Amino acid sequence: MTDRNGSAGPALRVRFAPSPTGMFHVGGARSALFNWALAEQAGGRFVLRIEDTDAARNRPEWTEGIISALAWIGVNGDSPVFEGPYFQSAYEEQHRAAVTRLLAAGRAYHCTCTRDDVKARTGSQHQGYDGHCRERGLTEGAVRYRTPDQGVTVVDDLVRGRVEFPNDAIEDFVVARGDGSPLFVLANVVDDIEMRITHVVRAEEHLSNTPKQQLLWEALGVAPPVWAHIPVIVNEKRQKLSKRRDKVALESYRDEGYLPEAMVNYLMLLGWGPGDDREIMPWSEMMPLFRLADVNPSPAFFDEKKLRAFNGEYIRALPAEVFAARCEPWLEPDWSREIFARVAPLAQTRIAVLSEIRANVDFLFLDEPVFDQPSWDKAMKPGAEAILAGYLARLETVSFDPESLKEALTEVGAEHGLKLGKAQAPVRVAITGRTVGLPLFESIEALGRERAVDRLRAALGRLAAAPAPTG
RNA sequence: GCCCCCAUCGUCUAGCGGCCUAGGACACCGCCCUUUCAAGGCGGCGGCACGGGUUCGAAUCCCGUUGGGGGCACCA
Repeated sequence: MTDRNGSAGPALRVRFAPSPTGMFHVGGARSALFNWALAEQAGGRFVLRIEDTDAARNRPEWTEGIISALAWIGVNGDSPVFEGPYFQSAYEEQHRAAVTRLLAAGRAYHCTCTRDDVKARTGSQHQGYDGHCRERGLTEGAVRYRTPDQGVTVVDDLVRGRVEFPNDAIEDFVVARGDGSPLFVLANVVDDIEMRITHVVRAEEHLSNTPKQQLLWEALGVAPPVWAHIPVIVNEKRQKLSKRRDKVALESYRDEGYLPEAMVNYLMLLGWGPGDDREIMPWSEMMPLFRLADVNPSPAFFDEKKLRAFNGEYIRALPAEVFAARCEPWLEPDWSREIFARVAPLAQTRIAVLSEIRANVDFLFLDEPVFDQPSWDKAMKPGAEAILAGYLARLETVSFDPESLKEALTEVGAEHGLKLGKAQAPVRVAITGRTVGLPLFESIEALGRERAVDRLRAALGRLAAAPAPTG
């Protein structure tokens, strides 16, 4: 019996096989998550294999980046489900042995043709290899796998169903270079066999390679794994997310203050849904619900707006103390944590990513607020001076609590025919430097009487130096 | 050029032949609440790409068209 994931039970082994050639990609993160869900729910294993065989493009720090990014989204060695990391470069001996076996069995042959040779014979660079060296009995050169000339290779894919590839369209592909070093298509298969992988769940871009790999599995005498090709993630122009033009690094989202739980939740929803009308759902509930057969085969757009909305939801759901603690990386060491803790709950409903915390609270800790010029111009209209002066006078004696502070401003506003909504604008800018922000009176309270008074004076001074344009 | 995949609101999706006058979420637009901004509440806008079949009945099945996308290295 197999279930809807094509699993035969507890022996399920999936793998995630990134190559360390750059920042860790959100698409990779989603693939990892899908695999992780499968492994966890089946009590199987998630094998991390670093495909580091392209020495020219690999850098050790990228490997570290992959491991820490995976850990950030909860995929790490703390779980018994996790296995590895293994490094593909450590398996070269097995790869070479496989090439030798293929050669010995007559499933592969040596070839000395160059690209140009093939092109010259076929007249096209898109024709593929023409089989020129098939029967030449060469003993050196690159090694090509002898693909069937007729019939079709059928890939059974859990997401896409039955996919047929005409064999005459599958060229005799190279499995090892002229110097004997194995190529990805071969190494990948040998490693999967070696690591007893039962399910290969990866991005759709690998679908075209799959018939070749399946042929290799069979030639090596092993039944192919269950295949599942999940859709690629695309940008607003519906192209595959690219490291060059799109914001794809998981690290950059982490550094902006996206919560891993929100990222995980959002990523899982790209190409899959729990089936009911719920979207915000913790991993613990989502994981057991995940089914490969339910994965939507069409590409999904990575919508940062929606991610932000999710992140906001997760931020708001945090207990106040936890929220304050999570903001820590975005605060300066010398900012008073006591004062911050008082205003943090006010900021919690106002930010969607943690990095935004700074602009909400910095005025409390700086000698003078960072004045946003447009805000200043907008708030310091004629009449602002009178409000500022009037409120300044009261600030020196008023009882220093939000309610009293509010009453005082309401009265000052009334004296000048302004409602509180209008009257608070110049005061807010004088105090915080901005036109929008945390509730004003709580902010003033947290600032303290002395500093609040200083700020109103300073603002009045600025106004005197550069009066608001009349009219 | 060749091979392959895909196609429900702008976006992510629910739907797997009748429960659909197509549901939810994000975005957007109103209203309420309100010291700004958020948050919250209420409401609105908006979609089965097109054409043929199959069927008593199709968003759901089949074929075609169109439109997107992915892959075609002695890279991974």
